[in-house]
Formats: sequence, C-alpha cells, structure tokens
Amino acid sequence: MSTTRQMDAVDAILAQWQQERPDLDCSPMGPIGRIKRCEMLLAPRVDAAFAPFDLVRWEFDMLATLRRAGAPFILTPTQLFSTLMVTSGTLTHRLKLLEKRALIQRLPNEQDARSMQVQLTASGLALIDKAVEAHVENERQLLAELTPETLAALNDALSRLMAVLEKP
Amino acid sequence: MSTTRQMDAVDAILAQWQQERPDLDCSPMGPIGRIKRCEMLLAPRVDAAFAPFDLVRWEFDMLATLRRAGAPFILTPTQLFSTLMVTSGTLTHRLKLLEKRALIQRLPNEQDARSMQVQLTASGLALIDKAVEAHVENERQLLAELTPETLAALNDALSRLMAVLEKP
DNA sequence: CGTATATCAGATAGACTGACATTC
DNA sequence: CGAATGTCAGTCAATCTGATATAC
Repeated sequence: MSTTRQMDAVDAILAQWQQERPDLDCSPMGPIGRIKRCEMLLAPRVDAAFAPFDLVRWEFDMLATLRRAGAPFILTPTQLFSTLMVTSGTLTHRLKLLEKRALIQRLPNEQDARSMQVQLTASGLALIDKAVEAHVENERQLLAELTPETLAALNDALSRLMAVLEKP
Repeated sequence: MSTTRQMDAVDAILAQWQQERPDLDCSPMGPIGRIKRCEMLLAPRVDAAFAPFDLVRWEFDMLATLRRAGAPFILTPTQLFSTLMVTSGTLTHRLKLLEKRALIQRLPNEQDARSMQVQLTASGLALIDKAVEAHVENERQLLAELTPETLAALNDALSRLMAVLEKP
C-alpha cells in the first residue's frame, strides 16, 4: 500500500498563488512545474555520468543514436538532426567536433551524392558502449528509492502526456 | 477504468537498446527519458503564452516570484537567485534588463546597507497579473485531454521523485 | 578580520538563421 | 527547374566564473 506524499516545492508555490490570487485555479501548474523541476534536478546528475568519458550530453546523445541504429552504425545527417531535434546547421557543427575527436567519420553516400554517411569509428563505438553502461547504472541509482509502482505510474502518465503533446 | 497506453518514442528507443545491448537493463531510461522529452515538448508551448506580453520564461519567472511574495512585492537579490536557481551574477544581469523596462525597481535596504530591495513596479504588477492568467489557462489547455486520475498520478509520482532528488 | 551581498567584465557553450553549392 | 541535402559564417541569447567593492 502506498504512502501519502509529502509537501514539495511546487505545493508551496501553489499555496502562495492561492493566497495571492484566489480567483485563479492554478492547479495546472502542478504537473508542468514538477516536470520542469525534475528535469532541472536530474540534468546535472545525469551529466555527471558522462563526464568521466569526456562527453557532454549532446555528444552522448549523438553517439548513442548511432549506436542504437545497429551495425554498421551509420545514419545520415538528416536522420540525425531529425532524431536529435536540432537544426541542420547545428548538426553540421556537432559533426565537426566529433570528427575532430575521431569518434565519428563522414563517408560519401554511394546512392546519393548529395548525402553523407555518418559512422561511428571503432573508438567511438568502444566509448559509447562503456558510457551507456555507466549512464544506465547512474539512472538506476537515481531512481532506486522509488517503488516499482511509482515508476510504472510515472511511465504511464508521462507517456500519455507525450501522446497529447506529440499530436499533429 | 483506465486504458492501456500506446507505444511512444521512448519505448522505441528502449526496444533498440534491447536489440543492440540485450545484456543491459535499460529500463531506468524510461522515466528519465520521458521527463526530458515532456519538458522539451512543453517548453515552446509554455513559452508561447508569454510572448503576447513580451516576456520570455526567465522574465515571467522573476516577476511571478515577486508577485507570489505578496504585497509590497519585494525580495532581495539573494532570495531571488536562490529561488530561481541561478548564480548571483546572472541575477544581476537579469535585474538590469527588467529595470530598464521599468517592470522592477531596486531600492536600498534600510536595515542592511549591503543589501537591496527588488520591487515590482505598478506596471510590472499589472503585467504579471495578466500574464499569469494567460499562462495558467494555456497550461490548462495543454493538459485538458488527460484524465483527473492521470494528472493525480503524475503529480504524485513526480513529487516523490522530487523528494528523492532534493535530499541533502 | 572573515563573511555576506551585490555587481561587473569577460569567457563560455550552445543554438539558430540565412545564404550557398551541389545533386536529385 | 524546383526540392532536398549538407555546409558555413555570423549572430544571438543565456549562463557562469572570478575579481571587486562595500558593509556587516
């Protein structure tokens, strides 16, 4: 059986609004404020797991996207910037930085000379395989105190919200 | 009774990892990935409600923090940067920008000459009172399709996570 | 004297825009 | 020719760091 949750920082903000603007129903601030706050609290602790590998988050995300694609670990720049939700110009800049570190390489696309093949190098593959292990273990520890039921509820509710927000 | 949720983008990523790294249990990526993704999807739609008032998010947050404090709508810079989770240097810069627009004013602190009083001006108060109405209404619409049960579950689970992450 | 408060200039890191060349 | 692909230079908005002045 589940316990009652404690007051949190967002409850305090809602109470202030209730005091100051009793004419407004500020309850929608609850879920949205908590998502923002959880994201802000999580970010530095997630990033901490990347640091030992000399990676920042966008670098991890790019390498992980290529890794998840499976052998031969190749995607086009267009596939990458669509997945990573950045502009093409931003992606070009990022590719240059990772190429300089020899974590990826750019190969011509035989089928379409406009396009490129972005591929993990051997060292990029080795690095991301180690980094993702540390990353998942770190995430596991961050969530360790939550019950399986809470985690399931979190997944379920966030997924429903994503469905609403991703609609055309 | 609640329906089963659909596959979402994070499920797809987890399936890829399961395919590529079956040795890893990547399930902790679920909740953390969904929080990040919801935040990214929400951000532009929340910001859109500020735009008609010529406010960006940090400006709204600063004015709202002063507004919530109640009359006479005064806080010190230290209180503000602690609440807003930015450095003191960042806060000074922000104060300058809002002061230039006459939305806040800086007054000397009689009790402690090191300190300052940051106060909403009359126009700052009028602006934030209008903006918060639009903001809450916008948030309400963003969440409108979720059931009260889902929203309650979201609040509960996120609050428990916040409690873990905010621990000393 | 050591601490707290606020400020400032400079550095940093990240992202976007718009023009462009190339190829389909 | 119009659309798609990728690149690049320049710009932008936001933040932090570390030094500084003042007051407790």
